[in-house]
Amino acid sequence: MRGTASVLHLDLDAFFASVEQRDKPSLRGKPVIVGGVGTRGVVATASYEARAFGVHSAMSTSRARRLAPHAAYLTPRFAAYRQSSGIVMALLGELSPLVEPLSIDEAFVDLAAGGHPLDAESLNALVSWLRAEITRRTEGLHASVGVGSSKLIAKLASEAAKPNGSRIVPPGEELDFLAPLPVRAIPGIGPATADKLNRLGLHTVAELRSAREHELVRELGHSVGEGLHALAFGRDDRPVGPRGEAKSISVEDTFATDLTEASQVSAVVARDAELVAERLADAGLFARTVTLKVRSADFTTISRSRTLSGATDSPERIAALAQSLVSGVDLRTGVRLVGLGVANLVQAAQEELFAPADESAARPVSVHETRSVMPGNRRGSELYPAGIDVEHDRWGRGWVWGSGHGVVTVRFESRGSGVGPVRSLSADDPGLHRAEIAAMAWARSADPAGSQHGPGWRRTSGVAPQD
DNA sequence: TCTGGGGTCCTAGGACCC
DNA sequence: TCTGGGGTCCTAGGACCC
Repeated sequence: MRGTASVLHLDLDAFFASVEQRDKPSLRGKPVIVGGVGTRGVVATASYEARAFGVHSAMSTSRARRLAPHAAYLTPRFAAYRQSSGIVMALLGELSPLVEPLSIDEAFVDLAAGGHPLDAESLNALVSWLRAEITRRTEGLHASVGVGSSKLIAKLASEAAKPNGSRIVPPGEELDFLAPLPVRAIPGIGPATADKLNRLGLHTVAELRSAREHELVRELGHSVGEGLHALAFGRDDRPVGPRGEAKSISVEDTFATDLTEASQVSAVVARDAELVAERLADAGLFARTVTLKVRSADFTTISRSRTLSGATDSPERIAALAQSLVSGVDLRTGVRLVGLGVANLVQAAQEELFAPADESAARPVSVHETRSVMPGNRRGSELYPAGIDVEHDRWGRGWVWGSGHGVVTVRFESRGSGVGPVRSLSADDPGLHRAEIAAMAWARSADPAGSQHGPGWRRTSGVAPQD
């Protein structure tokens, strides 16, 4: 814990859903749900209008449809989210050389390293400017911001500020701020740990403080027990710093209907090996460990892994290893999910001199075979999933409202257009195409002059962003 | 309520080595 | 010949995060 409130945490409100509402004028003010739209999908983000119906992240889409049948259900457009995320992260980089992105929509910023004055008045001005600047540069997104003397306090402060607000916890007030929060609010305490604590009669952070450290360690293990005891008293010295190198790369697919044939599993594994190998190659990395993950119809999940003495990025080698792992798994109950991952990543290949002979070679797989086991939310509406951007030679830009039975329904509107009309078109209408995400003024701008227009909080000491 | 996909970290047991 | 302990790596599973 620092003596000053110099850690800032920023969180974009209902991020995926907000991007959709920004880019689809007819959805503004309406319930919007972004996630897997298939029968086995889950909600990634619900707009605040959808949350009013009880819909929330991680809920199954089928349940969401019962709660909010008239909401818009959209497939994620990650390219659009990355575009806006990039604008926000770049702005944070102007505030401090120490920025730690936690995910696509969240980051910590070390304000001390940015040389900012940290008195209450200056912090308020900085946070107000930052939030307004985010809305301006992203053309309408909102962020919640928390500031405190540690990562824990900053994160919980931004949580308390949601939506579209800010909260600064002054130094000295940390313990009072934490005391009434439920233990579940502490990052790292999930459902399982919260249950254990509740059974011990510990429901709030204040109650957690009454537990002895060795009791928490006995119940929760060394790492969680000690960490939790410290956090309950606001003790948190974790530095803000950039993320390290990736430690694993993985791909997984849940199928619309369970697979029952080993050949189907093999086909998926072969395709996944190519995807993983491609991402390894893009990152210039090589892997020593290959892990296969199989989830059965009854949701029991197993993993099988194997570590090589050398490292590889060869799709054939990864596929062969994965196939050898498949052969050791009982597939008879039906396979709901197949995943393939690599770990023990290194910068240089160091292939083994002799590959073991007991691995079955990767079986060649026909395109037809792979298609038949494509994940559920891509069948039927494979070309035009709900929510994606399209362009029509005659009607202009729009987005897919729904599709099926050879018909695509499109609303022809875009970010700046106002609410546009809906038209149903044939899926093979020659004038209809998928479109790239729309450009954004700030992302295009080579010289972000806006960063020069800060208010009176300008940095007072020399740590400048990269320029 | 029938439960995604991409990650990280921790634990525990066994192998192996010194 | 028998026994012990510590460190490291691997594997499997689980909790957690967004």
